[in-house]
This record gives sequence, C-alpha cells and structure tokens, in this order.
Amino acid sequence: MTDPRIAALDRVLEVTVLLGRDMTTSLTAAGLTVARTTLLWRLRAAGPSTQRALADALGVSARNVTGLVDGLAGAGLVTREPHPTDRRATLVTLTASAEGLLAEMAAGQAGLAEQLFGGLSPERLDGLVSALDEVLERLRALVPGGAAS
Amino acid sequence: MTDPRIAALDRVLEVTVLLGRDMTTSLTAAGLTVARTTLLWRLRAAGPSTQRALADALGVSARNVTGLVDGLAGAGLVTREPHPTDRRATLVTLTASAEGLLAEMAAGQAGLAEQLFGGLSPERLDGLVSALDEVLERLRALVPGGAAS
DNA sequence: TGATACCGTGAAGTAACTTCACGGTGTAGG
DNA sequence: CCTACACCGTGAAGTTACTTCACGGTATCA
Repeated sequence: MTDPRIAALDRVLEVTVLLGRDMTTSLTAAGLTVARTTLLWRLRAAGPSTQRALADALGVSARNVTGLVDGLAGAGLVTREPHPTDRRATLVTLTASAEGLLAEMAAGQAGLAEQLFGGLSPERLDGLVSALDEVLERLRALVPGGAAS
Repeated sequence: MTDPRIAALDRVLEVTVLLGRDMTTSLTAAGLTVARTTLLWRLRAAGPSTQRALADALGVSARNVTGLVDGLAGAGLVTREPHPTDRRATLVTLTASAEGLLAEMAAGQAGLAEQLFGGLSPERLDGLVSALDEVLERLRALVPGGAAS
C-alpha cells in the first residue's frame, strides 16, 4: 500500500532522530555537546587547524567557532597556538586529555556499530552500505555543502 | 580493511547530517523551523492536542511547547481552544492554512523520497528497508524514548 | 606603499531548550 | 463538604548554538 520509497525515508528519518538522541545523551553524560564534539572530531581527523578552516569544515560561521573553541579551551581539551607563518590566524590543537577522550569515544562508537549492525549477515550489511552510498551520492548533489569528512 | 559495521554507521551518520541540513534549509525557506514543524506534524497525525500531550509526544518540556505554540499561533498556523472538559488545559488546533502547508510538505517529502530512492531496484530497496527496521529495533531498545510516531 | 582581502573577536540578536516557582483547576479522602 | 494533592500552562531566568555586522590587526599583490 504505502510507497516503499516513502517507507525508506521514514526509516531513515527515525534512525536519524533516535541516533541523534542517543548521541546527545551520551555526550551530555561525558560533559560535552554535539557541536563541540564535532569540532574535536574534525580536529582529530585534520590535525591542528585555523579557526577559519574549522568553520569551513563544519559549515558554520567563523564567529561560532570562536565560541566553541572558547568552551573547549576552558575545559582543557584544546589550546590556541600562534600560527607559525600567519600572525592573523591561531592554530587550534588537541590536548593529550582530548586525544584520550576521543579514543574512548571511538571505542564507544565501534561498540555501538557492533550492537546495531552485528546481527546482520555480511551480505545484508554490504547491501545496506552500498544502498546508503547511492543515496548519499544523490543527497550530496542535492545539498549545497556536500564536502564533509 | 575497515570494519563494515563501522562503515555502515559512518554512512548512516552522514545521511543524518546531510538530511538534517536539507530539511533545515527547506524549512527556513518556508519560514519555519524544525522544532515548530515537528509540532505541526504531530498535530496533523494526532489531531487537536493539549500542550502537555504535545510535550510528551515530542519529548520536550511543557514550557518549551508553550513557546513553540506561541510562535505558530503568531504565524496563524495553530489556534488555542479551550478544552471542553478540563479548564486547566488548552487544545492546540491546526488552522486551514497549516493543513494546506502540511499537504505541500508531504508532497515535497514524497518527491525527496523519489529522488533519493527512485534509482534503487525494488529488491535493493526492500533490503534497505528491512535492514533499517532491524537496526531501528535495536536502536529503540537502546534509547529511552523509543515511542515516536 | 597602498588598496584590498582575510583572520579572529566584541556586540547584539534569534531559536530552542532547561529548571523553578506560581496561580488556577481537577480529583480523591476523610 | 472541603482539604490535600496532583496536574495544566506560563512568567522568570539561564544555557547552548547559531547568525550578522563592525572593527582592528595582518598578509598580499600591484
């Protein structure tokens, strides 16, 4: 009766909501927020970065990054270093404490992946991934900023 | 090399981000916000509701619903009616204008579903939906509030 | 040696949340 | 009857995540 395409979108939307809820609560328990954690992840993937680079990567305003870095610096998770060649810019760098925390989070994420997808056969899992890849391709074409890590 | 379960989680996360971005921009163009639209959708599914019922359904505080309804009422999308039997409560009701807007949004959503999933064969689409259903089941068990519409 | 573009931040504002306190109302129990 | 008590919605105050605009400092290129 119902269009299977709409059914698929419904499922994706619900996964989105539930996953977002789970992440938010986990992070809150760890004393973090989604926005700040996103910045930390980006920093882990890209290494020390200027705030402008972070703003572009996260798709938010430069002013907002200033605030996020303020909070993270206050929590001792990042430091602001002078840029070696450009005195206008500051390099945001992860502290050792943040690296440890990110390692823990990565482990937790792997655990979650196991819990969510562990019951699926390799074939079904592969089908899921490839289908999502196709959907992602169309989605990236649809959304202006389709260049995230 | 990389764990396919982690790959799957990565895909889901990216879909989440991109879809969220797309929805936010679409709604902004329509003069709405995500939170207010969620309330409208709920109202469309459940019919006139008390603010307390809406708060429970959306998983937010009652105070927050007051603010959302304020905004929607200001935009002429909902009205506050007295509850027929409980004088403490108010019934939030969709206006005709909101019903029209919601119908348009449903059409837009169907169009999006077609764009995203139209290229997949019925078999792959079915596999995607059933896989997501299993994931959803595990996710609902994990997240406290697993009772959304 | 400028004009110009860019970096980060103060100021001000918005939306979505929260908790706490309080007045008005329904619902029992004695 | 009427007194507790639980519940509905909202004012007040506060947080986080965002935005735009303006501005001072710095790089760059002609």
